[in-house]
Amino acid sequence: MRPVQRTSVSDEIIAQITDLIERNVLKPGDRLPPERELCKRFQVGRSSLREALRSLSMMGLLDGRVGEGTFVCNKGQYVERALQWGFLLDGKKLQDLSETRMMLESQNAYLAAERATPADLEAIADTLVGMAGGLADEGRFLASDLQFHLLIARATHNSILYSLLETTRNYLQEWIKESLAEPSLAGPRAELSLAEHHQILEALQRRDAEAAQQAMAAHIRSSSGDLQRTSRRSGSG
Amino acid sequence: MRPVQRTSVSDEIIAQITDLIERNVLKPGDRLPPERELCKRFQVGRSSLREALRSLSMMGLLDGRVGEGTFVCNKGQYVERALQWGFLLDGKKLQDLSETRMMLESQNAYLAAERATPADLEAIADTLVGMAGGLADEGRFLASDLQFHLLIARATHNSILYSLLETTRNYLQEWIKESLAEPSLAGPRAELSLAEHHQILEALQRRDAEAAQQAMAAHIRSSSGDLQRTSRRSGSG
DNA sequence: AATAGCTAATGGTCAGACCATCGGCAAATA
DNA sequence: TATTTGCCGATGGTCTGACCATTAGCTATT
Repeated sequence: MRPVQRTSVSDEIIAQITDLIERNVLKPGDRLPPERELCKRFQVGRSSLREALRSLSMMGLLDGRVGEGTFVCNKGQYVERALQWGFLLDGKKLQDLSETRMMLESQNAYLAAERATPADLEAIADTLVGMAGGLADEGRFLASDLQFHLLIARATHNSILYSLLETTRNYLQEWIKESLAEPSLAGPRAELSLAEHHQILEALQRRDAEAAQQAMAAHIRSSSGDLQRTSRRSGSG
Repeated sequence: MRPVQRTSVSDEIIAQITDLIERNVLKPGDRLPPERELCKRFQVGRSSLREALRSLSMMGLLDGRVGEGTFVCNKGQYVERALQWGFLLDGKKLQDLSETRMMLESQNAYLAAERATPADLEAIADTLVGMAGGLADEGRFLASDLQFHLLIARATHNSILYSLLETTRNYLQEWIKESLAEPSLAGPRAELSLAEHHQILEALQRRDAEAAQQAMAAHIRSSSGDLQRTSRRSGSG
């Protein structure tokens, strides 16, 4: 004998909707039928339906707007919301996350060196221009920095690795921003990052996977060093 | 002028409860007041309250049990959950998954060699006994195999890496089972796996991170080779 | 043609009810 | 006395119907 399967109504709905999104039957931007309509289709009460929708919204899959409807969102925004509540990340988590990121970034660099198309490389190179132009503009600089890493991840043409890096990066973004906002660090850190990005790009262009991996690892190490120092002061959890 | 701040009731409740948990006012294992009681305290309807509680449950913060109450969960796994969701939404290409798994497994082996405690190593060694005893028992063999990999991941003492590997493994488990169910392959594959596990364990015990990483990589490569061959016939999504 | 006002649709919230399950207690049983 | 059985209250899970605030789109007014 084994425990019987007890599945809640909301979970079932969550599973179904998630599945629809996963199979791309529901695409980002699509509008769901009205709640009352969904109730009839799922044959459930509105409470259960709303608990499911609310959970999915919380995870950033859906977005409900009064008077308009409920829409499928581009994933990835839920992290910001989580951080917005002052959610998580004690020191240990931050360290684990940095470690995970290091692994993802360096491995992605390795794979990108082997697989990047000319278009990929061109796009990556473009971010360096934006970065250089944004040395005095924190927002622009950060955006270009993020783009650089994400484009490399995309150049692996492995959607899972890309997605993982994207999420990891989103979590760390707040701390990275904080670190760069530090006046004493901002200038040197930014210029160093730019130089390191150049080295990485060069390795990618040479198709030297090992070198790209090493350069990326060095880059993350040096930047996460600042990160750790910053986070230590700001008092975690 | 800027958009006015419009905060929903549920979000407010989520923020408050999250805050209580973060400040350790609510400790893991604690029981929350009954829903009807919370309604009176928060001055909200039960729907709104439940939408909040459901979302928190979905994030792994709370756990509701009928007839007993709602409890604060032991582990705050916000980040892990989020990463898993990112995972879920991508087209799960077998090749991408294998690649991701390869990276995670080998990196985990590397870190485990550096960090595993004697207890960790002992637990890992135990799985080899189970595996040897399960050569003729597919279920037991698979369980021990899985345990081996998960224990190594746990030995990294990095909860995020552990969680990622666990998720990856879950996705691949079906294919692995299929592969082992292949009569012509089952015997040789199982014995080879056992031997490779021994090599990995040996490297871990020697604290030889590089060797552990290499041995793990070789192990995954050889086993995923069979996997690819199997999946090619059965048609991968 | 532009604006103001109205209406229906929709998500957000509330209140009350019923159900299934669980824990604990008391009565019945051996 | 020790064990089982049956009951009862508490609790989370679900359903229903209602009302509110906001939005989009239409209509009538200017």
